[in-house]
Amino acid sequence: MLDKKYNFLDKEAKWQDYWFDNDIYKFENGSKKKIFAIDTPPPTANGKIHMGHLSSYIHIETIARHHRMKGENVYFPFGFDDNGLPTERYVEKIIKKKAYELPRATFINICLNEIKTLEDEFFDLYKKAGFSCNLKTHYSSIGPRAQKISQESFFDLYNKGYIYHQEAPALWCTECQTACAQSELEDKDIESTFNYIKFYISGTDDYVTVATTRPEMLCGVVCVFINPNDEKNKHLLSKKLVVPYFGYEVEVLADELVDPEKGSGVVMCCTFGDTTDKEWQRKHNLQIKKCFTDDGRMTELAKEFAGLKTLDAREQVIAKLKENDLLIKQEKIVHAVSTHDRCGTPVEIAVKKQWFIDVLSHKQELYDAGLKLNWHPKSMRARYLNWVENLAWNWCISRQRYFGVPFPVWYCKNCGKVVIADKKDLPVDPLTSSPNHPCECGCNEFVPENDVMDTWATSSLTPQICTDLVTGKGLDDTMIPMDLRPNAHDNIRVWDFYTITKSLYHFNKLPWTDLMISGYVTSEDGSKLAKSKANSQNSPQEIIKTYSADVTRYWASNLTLGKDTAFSFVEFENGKKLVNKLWNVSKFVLSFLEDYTPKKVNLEVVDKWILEKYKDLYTKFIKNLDNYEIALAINELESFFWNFCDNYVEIVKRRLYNPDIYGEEKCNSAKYTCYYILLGVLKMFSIVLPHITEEIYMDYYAEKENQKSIHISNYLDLGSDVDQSIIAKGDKIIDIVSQVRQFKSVNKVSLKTFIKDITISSNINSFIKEAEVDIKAVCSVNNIIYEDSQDFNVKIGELIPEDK
RNA sequence: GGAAGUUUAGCUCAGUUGGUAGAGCAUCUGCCUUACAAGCAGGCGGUCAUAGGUUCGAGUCCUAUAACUUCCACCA
Repeated sequence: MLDKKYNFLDKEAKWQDYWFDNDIYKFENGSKKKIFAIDTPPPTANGKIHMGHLSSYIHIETIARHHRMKGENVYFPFGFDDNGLPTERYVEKIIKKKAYELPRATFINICLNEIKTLEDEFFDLYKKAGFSCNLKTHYSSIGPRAQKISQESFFDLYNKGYIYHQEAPALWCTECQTACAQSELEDKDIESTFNYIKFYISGTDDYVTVATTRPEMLCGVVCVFINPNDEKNKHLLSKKLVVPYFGYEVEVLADELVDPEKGSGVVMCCTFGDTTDKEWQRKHNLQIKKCFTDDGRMTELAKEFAGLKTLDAREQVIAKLKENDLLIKQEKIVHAVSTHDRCGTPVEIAVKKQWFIDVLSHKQELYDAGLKLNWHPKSMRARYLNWVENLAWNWCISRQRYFGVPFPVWYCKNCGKVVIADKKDLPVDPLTSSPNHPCECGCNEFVPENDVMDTWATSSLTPQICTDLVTGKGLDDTMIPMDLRPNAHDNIRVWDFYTITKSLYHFNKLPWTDLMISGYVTSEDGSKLAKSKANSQNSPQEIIKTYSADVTRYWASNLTLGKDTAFSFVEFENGKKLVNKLWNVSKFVLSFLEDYTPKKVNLEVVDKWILEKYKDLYTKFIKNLDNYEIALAINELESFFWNFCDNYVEIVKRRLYNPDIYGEEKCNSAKYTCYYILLGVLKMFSIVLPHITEEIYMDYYAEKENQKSIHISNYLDLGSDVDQSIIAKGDKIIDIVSQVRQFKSVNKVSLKTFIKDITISSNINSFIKEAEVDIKAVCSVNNIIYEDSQDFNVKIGELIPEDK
């Protein structure tokens, strides 16, 4: 017997423990069932999770449950992306110290401790949200298994020639003091000043005007560019220009990239002020001048300004220019500047030896891979293709940081040759171990590689890391392609792109067949939810505690795939009503089925009608979910369910209450139908509302159906041969009932007020007559008169006053 | 500058292959109906952003325009 009221706080915790303790969602390794493998996004261990993350996970989770209910062997692994810069920054904020201020090992230990705390919190939240991933065997991207696979990946790609080690310009963050990748850039509008500066033509009193936002870089000018077709500046080509204040001379060169209309049409080029400078340096083989140190201070080149932070140097250089009458004018502008997404600092370009994965020479393959994948929604494919088309940098995978996977690399002290660890020895830490053989040159002394890998170098291997959790084979492709990669749209150019790259390079395979891309949840005013802004009121923990996991999941299931949606509590209210209704109708229906065992009987037409509608719904429901259309599937299920409650149950409850009046057979027909419709509906709802459906199922159905959880019981398939004519004719009966209700409502009387008679004109009178008992009962009509007619019409007779 | 998305009731959004505009919320009117007042029945409410085009017929297909959002490029 179900309780009078459903207490979600007790019940949800109870079932979460039950599922966990009984391994309900276990992946059946070795089973013959069709596998559905999900490349679950590992949350980053760098702060609080917010409703946006949660909604995205709920989508994944719902799809996982759907496939499990279809009888598939669902591989829904779980892990944390806890290595790398995000974690380091998080920890630096907590300990209020920079990583380099501590001994390397000490800092790493603090990181390990902090992620443990964070991960326990995540773990708890996932359990409370009713997630059906395998919480018992999760991976960690800093753990030894992931380290081994990352190093195996490095080893394989190095041997295949995809990875190279080179002194080359790389994007550099002076705040984090590490190289970073193109995908880590974020545009930010920054206020700046355009300075128009005099460059004197050598040996004359004439000057040309050069506009720059970065006058501090005057110390590192290598040449000046004009457009080859720029008539007004063409005469400069043979001349030399004097760099203002610093006084040295530079050549004037021509390049198509110069916009003659912008500023004065004359551009100063430094290595490296921005990406165009980098392009020019390579193309014209320009001298490399280093203006900045790694922490963003001026070098000796800047003479008296050496040691100053760039912004301070800028101010002082401008002052000197003014003093020497070299500054013509200044203009305030706002321009977009590339910043590091982890810290917001404008990135510089620095030349250092870095490890790169070559992506630029494989653009076409990477582009084609995007075409072969199934993107849900389809429009998200364009983002990927757009990104690949615009790639400008090879993927720099080395980071001058600490908390990451080390490169399995040493350098020979004598000849400088790169020595890679043996595959069988992986994972290794070059800082604490040495190669087990001397260098080819005979030298036995080595310098370890200090850098660690970019966090994406590991997380791009999640399909392989997940596969390894099952096979234990390390870098292995037995489960690849997986079926589904789910993530939000911000990760397309990062995680998706890198994962595709690695899978192609390692195995020449796509990592998965489908992608499901969720949108963002924005604040109620439309602004982006940020981890930093998460407050206790809208934290997932609080919301789940207030509204229940089921209702929170219901809210998320209503979000359209790929689309950003403003957070709103409205859907929470609807979810509460749905859960309440589910409870009440189950309580009611099951109260008639206590000692019932379903037996085939001659069905009444209204019962046939709802059963056909169920079959119709079922087909659509499966199809929508197979296409990741969760909201559509649930909406249709809901409207079926409310129809079931408000029309079907309302009609048959007279038969259920009064077998003595209507006969055992008619009563059994209703029981049979109620038994299966409720069972089928519970199973469909179970993918979104796993707790309440489990509570009802376990209370009544589990024993009869011989199952230990609704979640592994498979959907109820009553057949796909839908008889549309019964549905259409049955809908007419509902129409009659509805018209009678309207009549009573307009006349402001209670629905149980009796009516003397109604006259039905239709061409399906024989069908309607079969439901006469039900219609009379639900409408409180004493008599029904039939007239044959092609037009459907209902005429309602006199009301019988209640006091009679 | 390139690309994508959005624009439908007061609000939040559905609308699959073209065939009489849908839901929830809000609002209004009623109803204690042997599960549910956290309920039920019903009413009001829309030139489907704008302008053209294809079609017997367009919210849906085509073209242009506008507004908003996002991604990318630019960053001298």
